[in-house]
Amino acid sequence: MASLKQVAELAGVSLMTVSRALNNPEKLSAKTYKHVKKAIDELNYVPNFSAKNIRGSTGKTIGVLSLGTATTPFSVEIILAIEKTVRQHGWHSFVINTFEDDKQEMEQAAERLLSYRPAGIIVARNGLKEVKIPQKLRNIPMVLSNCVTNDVDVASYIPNDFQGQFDLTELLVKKGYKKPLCMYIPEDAIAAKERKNGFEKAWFNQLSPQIPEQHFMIGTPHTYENGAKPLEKLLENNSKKLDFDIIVCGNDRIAFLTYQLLLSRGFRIPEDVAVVGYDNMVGVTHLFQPSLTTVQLPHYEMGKQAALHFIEGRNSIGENLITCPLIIGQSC
Amino acid sequence: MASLKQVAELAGVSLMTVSRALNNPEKLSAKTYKHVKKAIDELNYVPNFSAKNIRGSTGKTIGVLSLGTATTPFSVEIILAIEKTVRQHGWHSFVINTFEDDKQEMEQAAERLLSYRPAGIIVARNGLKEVKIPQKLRNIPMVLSNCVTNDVDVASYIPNDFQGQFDLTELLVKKGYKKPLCMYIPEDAIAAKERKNGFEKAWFNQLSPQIPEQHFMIGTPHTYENGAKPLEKLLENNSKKLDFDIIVCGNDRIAFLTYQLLLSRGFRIPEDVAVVGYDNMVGVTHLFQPSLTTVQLPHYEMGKQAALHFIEGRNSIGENLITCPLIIGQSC
DNA sequence: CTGTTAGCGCATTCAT
DNA sequence: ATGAATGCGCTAACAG
Repeated sequence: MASLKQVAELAGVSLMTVSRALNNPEKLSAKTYKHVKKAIDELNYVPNFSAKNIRGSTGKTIGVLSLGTATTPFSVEIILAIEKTVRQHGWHSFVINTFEDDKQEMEQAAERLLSYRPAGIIVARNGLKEVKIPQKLRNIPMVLSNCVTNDVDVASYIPNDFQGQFDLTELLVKKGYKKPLCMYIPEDAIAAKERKNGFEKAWFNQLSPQIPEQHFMIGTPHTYENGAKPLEKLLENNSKKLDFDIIVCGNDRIAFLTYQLLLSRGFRIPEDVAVVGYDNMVGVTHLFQPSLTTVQLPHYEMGKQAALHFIEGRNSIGENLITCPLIIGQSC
Repeated sequence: MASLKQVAELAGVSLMTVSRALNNPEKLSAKTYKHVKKAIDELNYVPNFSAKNIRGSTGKTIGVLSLGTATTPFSVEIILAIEKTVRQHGWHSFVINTFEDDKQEMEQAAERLLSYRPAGIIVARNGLKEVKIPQKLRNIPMVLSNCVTNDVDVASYIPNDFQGQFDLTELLVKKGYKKPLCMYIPEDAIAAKERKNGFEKAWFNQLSPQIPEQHFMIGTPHTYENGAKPLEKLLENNSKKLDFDIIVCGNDRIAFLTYQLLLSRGFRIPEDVAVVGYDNMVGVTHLFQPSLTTVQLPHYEMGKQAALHFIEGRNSIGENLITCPLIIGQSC
């Protein structure tokens, strides 16, 4: 690979002239620029990032600590958004993937992160959760994307789960549904509480008397393989007539299970019972038949805003709630 | 961030002693090592990657050009495997995500890749396909993961789709299925041909006479939203009795559409008709009810082998077929 | 407008 | 066993 020096030699000029041709072309006379440019193209010269970066770390590199991306790959969009955003502003980014439960891995990840001397670090997570920040990272400028922490005072960009569920529920009320069955995600999830509040706030506003007792239920944790179990039990008791007209699923995976369960028992969606989800999983949710009404987790926006936090030099601290847009389908 | 120099000053030794403490501790006396180590810990010193990399590029850094990851995020595993593998061997990697259809982006991606002066480049893709290699990258050592190319002579690590579909089909024959309905992925996909061959080879081996004419069909491209249309048409004509006992889906997304279609028409899986898929999409496939029998795309292994290609200094060229393991569920 | 000097953080080489 | 000198590719600061 060619270096500045080689380009300079080929062009018969000094190092600095080539450097300027690359970074401040306006400081060169038109003809020397043209001359140097020719040499650059001829040698296929590309600046050496490491060499640039070594000098006083210009502060245009962002390190990304990506946690648990493997288990739910729907959050790649966060990473993609970061990369695209920094690129647009002439910054750089690099990603370290790891898993939070492995403490040793976390330590190593922190070291690798620091070895790039980033101006700041974005900690991103596949699903909203509280994260522990490695000790070594606590002195570096940091911002959180799709996670929160108690270890340091930082800004975080997280989904507005309350608003998302609220908007969805308002739609349901407007459409005239009266008897909801809610299968929330596990209680310990941060999003669970917000969404539950969002639902109840929107629902009680209009329909406080009509809430059936069983409207509130909890799905099972982690893999969600048993996410529709509550529904299954209800169907066992009364397999013909449903005691609810709308099933509010804690996420699209629960909705996925719910669809199969309902369809296999001969219920039509939405004629016999409507279904809504949450997440809008890229690559999957658009395959629901009928198309699923759901709420989109703003992965892209969370990544973008986290990146802009550094690029624009924002100094804020605390939670920034990102709107979750409604995705309207045929399932309600 | 502390530098070698600062550590040296704190420890009252020269730069080199600190450098050796990090890279060749055995060359130091036990007591100076201990002394220096203390200073290193005290300052939370982490070596500067750029500074290391600047010197003659030791050749332990791999650049990854990841194509189209956003559209089907199931391939994160490739990236993860690469990162994990290089790390285990003391190498480094960095990833540039881009989209092949944007030619300008590809050029820029190539430049950014080169700016890190990698010892080699892995080109990875979300789905198996032929890729164009940017001109600037054609002189760098390269290996392909889940893609192939005609532009350069390189090694590629791709799924053995023939073997995968062959093994699956053998299982079906063994189980006694007689009348298959195949809904392949679009013909222009490389995998389509291999899988079709795999199916036919395994099926004709045993059951050549009994192949019904309609066993061969093609799904629709890209989003797969219409992937089960052929089945839908068949059901319109004859909605009561099925003329097939096993539906072979080109991938798990088609299988999901098929599930919904069958269940909504009152057919039971696998009692009335069995279903099998292909891909084993991480985070999704395990939610099928009943659990889906499918074939796993070896994303992790493709990434790992591509990384090892450089790490072990393999010199081979051409296609390396990675086994696709059978995932046996309750759907057949 | 262009060139020279110096130094970023580190490891290779050679000395002690 | 430890240190000093040198240079990797590049740019900020100064000189001309």
